[in-house]
Amino acid sequence: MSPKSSRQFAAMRSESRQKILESALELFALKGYHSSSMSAVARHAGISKGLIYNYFRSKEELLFAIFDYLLQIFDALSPGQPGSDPVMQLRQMTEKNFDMIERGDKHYRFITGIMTQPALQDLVHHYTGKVMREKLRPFFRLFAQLGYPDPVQAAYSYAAMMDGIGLGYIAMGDEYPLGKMKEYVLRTFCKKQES
Amino acid sequence: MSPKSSRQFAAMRSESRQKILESALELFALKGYHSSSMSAVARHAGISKGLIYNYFRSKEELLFAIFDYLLQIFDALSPGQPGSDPVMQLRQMTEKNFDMIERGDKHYRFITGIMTQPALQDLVHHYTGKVMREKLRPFFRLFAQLGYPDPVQAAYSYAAMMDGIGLGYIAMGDEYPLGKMKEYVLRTFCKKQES
Amino acid sequence: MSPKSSRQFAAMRSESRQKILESALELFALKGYHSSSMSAVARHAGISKGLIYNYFRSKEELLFAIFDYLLQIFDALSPGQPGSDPVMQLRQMTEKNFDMIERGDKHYRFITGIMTQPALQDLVHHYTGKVMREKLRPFFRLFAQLGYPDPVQAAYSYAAMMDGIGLGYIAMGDEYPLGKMKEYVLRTFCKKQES
Amino acid sequence: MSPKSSRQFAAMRSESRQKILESALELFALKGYHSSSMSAVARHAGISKGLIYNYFRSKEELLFAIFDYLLQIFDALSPGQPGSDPVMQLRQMTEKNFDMIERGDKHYRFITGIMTQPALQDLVHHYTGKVMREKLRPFFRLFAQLGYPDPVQAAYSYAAMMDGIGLGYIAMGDEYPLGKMKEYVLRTFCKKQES
DNA sequence: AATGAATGAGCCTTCATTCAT
DNA sequence: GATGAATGAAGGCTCATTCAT
Repeated sequence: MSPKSSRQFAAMRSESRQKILESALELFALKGYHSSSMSAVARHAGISKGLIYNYFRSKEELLFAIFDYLLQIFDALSPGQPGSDPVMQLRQMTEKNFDMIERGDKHYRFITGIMTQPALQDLVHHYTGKVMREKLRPFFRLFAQLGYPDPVQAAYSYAAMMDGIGLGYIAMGDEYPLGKMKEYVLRTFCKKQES
Repeated sequence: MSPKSSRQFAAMRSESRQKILESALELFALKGYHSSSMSAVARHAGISKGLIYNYFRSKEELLFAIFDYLLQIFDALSPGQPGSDPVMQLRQMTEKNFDMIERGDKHYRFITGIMTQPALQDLVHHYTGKVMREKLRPFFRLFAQLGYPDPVQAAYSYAAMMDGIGLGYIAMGDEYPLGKMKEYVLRTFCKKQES
Repeated sequence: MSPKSSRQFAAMRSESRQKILESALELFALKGYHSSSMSAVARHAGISKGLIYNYFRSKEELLFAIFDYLLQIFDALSPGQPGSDPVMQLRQMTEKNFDMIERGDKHYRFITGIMTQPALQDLVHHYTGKVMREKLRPFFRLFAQLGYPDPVQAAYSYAAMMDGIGLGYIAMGDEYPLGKMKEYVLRTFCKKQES
Repeated sequence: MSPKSSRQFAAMRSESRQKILESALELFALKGYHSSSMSAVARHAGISKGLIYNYFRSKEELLFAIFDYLLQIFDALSPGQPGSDPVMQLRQMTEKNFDMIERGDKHYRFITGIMTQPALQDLVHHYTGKVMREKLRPFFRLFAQLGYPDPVQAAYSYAAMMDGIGLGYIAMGDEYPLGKMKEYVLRTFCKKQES
């Protein structure tokens, strides 16, 4: 009677949509938005070109959907064990961040690649702002716990430092003193504040 | 100032070439490389499409030439009065840098926009490295003069902080606490180091 | 009424088939054949895309089926009361026709829209001929009853005039003197012929 | 000095534009607007696809330009010898019109094919109105000269009749009594009106 | 040196059609 | 009968590049 259970359809849809999102995220991160054709996205996802348009109205909307997806991912990324020592948490998150920079993590590259494109800036401004705030949020609490007199300022400084290091690494490659910078960040930011 | 000038300036004697370079730099900074067609570059420069190809073999080579041009500009940009107080110099350069960030300076936007494009990274890696080193160079000396134990490290940190702030401002717009960040940078980096 | 009915109605027993035909007729009339996608037809009919292909092998065959359907409709449209005054009948049919023109009747628009499409003309020529003859038929009798010496000629002239008026109204919109044309037609064609 | 005289360029432009207009008019008339791809237009004109966009911003604008072109053509088509006998003029124009109908004249087919397309009607309404008025204009004078009490009404009726005959011929093909209709029109409209 | 008409590959997108369930 | 996910050919349009002058 029922031609194909609606649950089946929902599952198919969900799976395909997910596959497209992840493939596109990866490809955009790897080649950039403008250099990744919809055909290439389809090929990379192992599906047909037309199917993408079953889920996303346009390349732009696909881009937005990826941002939404990223925000979910970041949300789910718990900032270390909330209960544990804040110094430890901060150090762990810093280590992880440096690891992402060094590995050329796709989420990281995706955002940097999109956000700095003048042609896209206005379109994604809404999302990049959200992403930045999302990334910043856990650090407000952490720097407060560490006794920083102005934890918001500290969080912004920490984030700027991390982003700048990422940019430097992109610009200079292995010539960039990533190891020394990590030590510097750990030494400068990841400690209790006194007085 | 530098020995390479004569050779390079020779390559650019032509007024048209110069005009194309500047127009393209401006347009690429404003709209991005991929969103600026060669026609648009020609229009913006007030010359014909074909003329560009008299001076540059391709869009890519035009891009490279702009980087060469930028390096000369940066070269010519003397870092304040070399003789004066290093603290003063550093403060002045910091102020100028923040000003560029806030104004969306075209040289700044150009480099950020190109360098973070995955599809272009490999192509321009050679140049971005040079640019970074060029930007870094005066700070080695300055931080040494300020008595920093590891002036190279300090220069990298300072540069990373500045770049990160620029990125943050791009991402969040006027929501970003640019003023507080400037104070922070001035307070943290632009002072004599003791003991 | 007509002997072919039983066979043709049998082919259309299914409620879905009927719904598709009517929806497609309406949509084709409203948006045109080429601008109405099969998806749009399905949506407009409230059924699934695939179901259309259960009843019609292709978009073209759907078009043909609509013509068949139209012919049935026209067949069922009795030309006024056959017994009554022929002048009255002709006047009534003329009024009705002008009403259809003014309202942009869907049957009318459908046929005009399809028939004048060069790409479709060869395909539907068979049907448009039938439709024309069908529309013409009652007028042969009427003009004969009115005493026209050449009722066939009169019917063709009347039909041409009506079709031309319809076209004029399409081309010029409300600027077209529809009212005056109606009076003209009533005055010129809808009267007894003497001598 | 001058790279290519601007007059040369103007000539090239004019020639190409003209070639495209005529080819597109012919193709649209032959295959219909929606069934003629821009590639096909280019092929038919013997030029490259991209060149069309050097002269027309879009397929739609090409369509509009064709209408403008048609209006020029119609304007240049003088309605017989203005000085001669009005009956003669009307007969000549009628003969010519029937000839166009029978030959499937491209100007005629183009307009009919476009004007009755629901998807295009709104777009070209402005032009079809103009075309109709342009076609109508000479007949106002002629029917006045023939002594018709309401020459405007007569012109509209004549035009409607001619258009309806054209439509009938399209619908029924050679089965349509074109010859008899011509005689009818000549007999009915192309004569002096008395009393 | 300079022009801009001309080319054609490639992009985003649409849509008739198929098919597993 | 019925569904809608999936396909891929084809369409409109852009743009880096070439070339005759």
